[in-house]
Amino acid sequence: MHDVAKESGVSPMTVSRVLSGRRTVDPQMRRRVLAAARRLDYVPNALASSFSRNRAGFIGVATAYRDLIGTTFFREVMLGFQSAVRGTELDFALFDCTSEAFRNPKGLARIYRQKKAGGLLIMAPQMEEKYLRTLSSMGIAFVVAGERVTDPDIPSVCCNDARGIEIMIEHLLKLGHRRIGFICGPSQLGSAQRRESAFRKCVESAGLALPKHFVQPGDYTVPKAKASAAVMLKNRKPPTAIICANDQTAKGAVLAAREMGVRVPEDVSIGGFDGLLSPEEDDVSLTTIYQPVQEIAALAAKRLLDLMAGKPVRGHVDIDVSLVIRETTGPAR
Amino acid sequence: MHDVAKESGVSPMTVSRVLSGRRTVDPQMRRRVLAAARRLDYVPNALASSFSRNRAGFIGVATAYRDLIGTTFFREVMLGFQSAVRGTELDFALFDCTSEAFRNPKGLARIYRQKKAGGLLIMAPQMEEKYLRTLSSMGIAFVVAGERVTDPDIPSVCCNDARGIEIMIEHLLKLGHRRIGFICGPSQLGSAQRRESAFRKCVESAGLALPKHFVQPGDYTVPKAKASAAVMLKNRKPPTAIICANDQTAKGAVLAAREMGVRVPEDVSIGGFDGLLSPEEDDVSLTTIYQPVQEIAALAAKRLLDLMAGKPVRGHVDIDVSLVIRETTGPAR
DNA sequence: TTGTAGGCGTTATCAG
DNA sequence: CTGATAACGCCTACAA
Repeated sequence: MHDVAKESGVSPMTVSRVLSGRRTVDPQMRRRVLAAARRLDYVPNALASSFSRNRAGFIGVATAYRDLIGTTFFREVMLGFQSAVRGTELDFALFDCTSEAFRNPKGLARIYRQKKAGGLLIMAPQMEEKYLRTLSSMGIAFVVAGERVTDPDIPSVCCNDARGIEIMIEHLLKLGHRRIGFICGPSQLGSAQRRESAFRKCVESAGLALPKHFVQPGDYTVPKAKASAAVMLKNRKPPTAIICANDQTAKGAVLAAREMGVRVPEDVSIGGFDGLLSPEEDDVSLTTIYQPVQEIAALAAKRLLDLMAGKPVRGHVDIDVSLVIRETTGPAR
Repeated sequence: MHDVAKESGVSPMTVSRVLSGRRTVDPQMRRRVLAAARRLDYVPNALASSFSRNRAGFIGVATAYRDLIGTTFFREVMLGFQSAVRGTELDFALFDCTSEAFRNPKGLARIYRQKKAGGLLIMAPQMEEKYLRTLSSMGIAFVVAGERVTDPDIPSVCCNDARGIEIMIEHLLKLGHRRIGFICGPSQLGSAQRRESAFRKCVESAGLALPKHFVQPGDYTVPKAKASAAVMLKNRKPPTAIICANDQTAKGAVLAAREMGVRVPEDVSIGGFDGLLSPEEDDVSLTTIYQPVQEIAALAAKRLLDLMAGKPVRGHVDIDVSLVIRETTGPAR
């Protein structure tokens, strides 16, 4: 930097100001400095900058590594983060949060306190609020993405799960279905809980019957869903429609129906949730509730950026979902 | 740190040595320092440390973002990296390399020169060697994962694609197949090139006929593979077996066959490559060549760690693949 | 708008 | 094995 200063005949401070671009500098000087920097092939030392400003140039993405990476959901989230962070000088660091970190607030806190990250984007489908409150009380800048946190002090962004289920049920009611079943997600996940309770509520307010076998367990995976769907369909009073807690589950239900010779949607309608499966890739063209994951992630990242910039950011934001009608739902028999 | 030093009655330097753990310290002092650090709830400042050592505590993962993220392959790679880096003080930073960075060596070089990363793990299926050589000549510490680089100065790790194809062909020959077709991958990818040329070589040395329609284009996706498989199977002289450049392609081929009423494996055997699709999730139980992606990634990361530690690391390393026999291959008709 | 002075927290170096 | 000293390169704060 000093060299650039000498080369362009100004003080190092001016060079700093030009290159960090966060202060007004005389345009002519700016040009001179930029030219000199280019001539000398000068690259600012991000380490020194971070050190001096006492803030890392990273946004830490904290997530349960194993489970999420490699899912389309994760991909969309990352692309959303990316779009929000683009143009910033910030980068992502994906932290290994498999084990410790998500059990003990200190794990994540350390990442922050060590200044390895200037802020945290947390994707923690099953993280306890108490944990988050601890984190919050430590003065850590973070936003939760893909989960709904009720504590108004903790900013979070996710889709409106309840509304999604509502829309799906409306769709099925319009098609004449009165016997609607549900395959749940893993009960420890917030999204699964919200979807199931929304289902129960809607069914009740629509005045539909809900025999016990109409609600089956699931874990957001195909194999488990196949088993659960089979149970429902083999019953002598099967539902005419099954809403599934996510698309993997719906895929499993469709495969189970196919294997049993039950036609979809003629004999049974099947609705999914997420909208991230590609019909082209997956041999299953699901009617589903689409949640704009990229949008959710981008907003979460944007809110984090605001937070890091000192702006006040509070509370939960719901993002709207929408119904995508494809080939697995049709009129009730 | 000074506080910890005072608290434990030693010099800051000793504290530094204890906490960074890279120098021998009297065990008694070590205990004293550790105790004091805990009492004061001291967390070392990673920023200052990086600055002082002039080296970032990050390994940069540089990859064509959009295409890879969210694939099982990517997941396995990250898990592999993780296992190698575990126990180190290092973290990953996943860099946005969609656009610029992979066209111009300066893009990646900047990441390194800015000290945002102490080393780079590059997943670049279609990166030109010239580019890599430039990077190398800039003195950047990097290892290429999942691609084979011929330049001996550039360390890389990937699976032995040619051997995989060879094994698959041996398997099919044993089953009595003499009419074997191939669906290619995207021609710009090294892996696709290697797999195709290995196929051609093996077919030739086995003395098999290879009519033109036995080799069809593909792009590692299901839809394209479906089309290509259909072309082959509709021909009046179809192959009795089709080797596919990857599992997605094989999945497409299986789906195409199913749709045409061609039985797999009774009428046609189909072999994949990668071994990352789960038969449980995917409704297709492929015979395939398994490449241990985690192992590949872990070795790449380990080599990078060595490189960063100043050890000499050179050349390409091939990792063995293996045949996984499932349900899509059988005796030739 | 520009320049000067000083300090950020750690570690390399070298002497003891 | 331990301690003193200096330096890393940038930025904040203040002065001009």
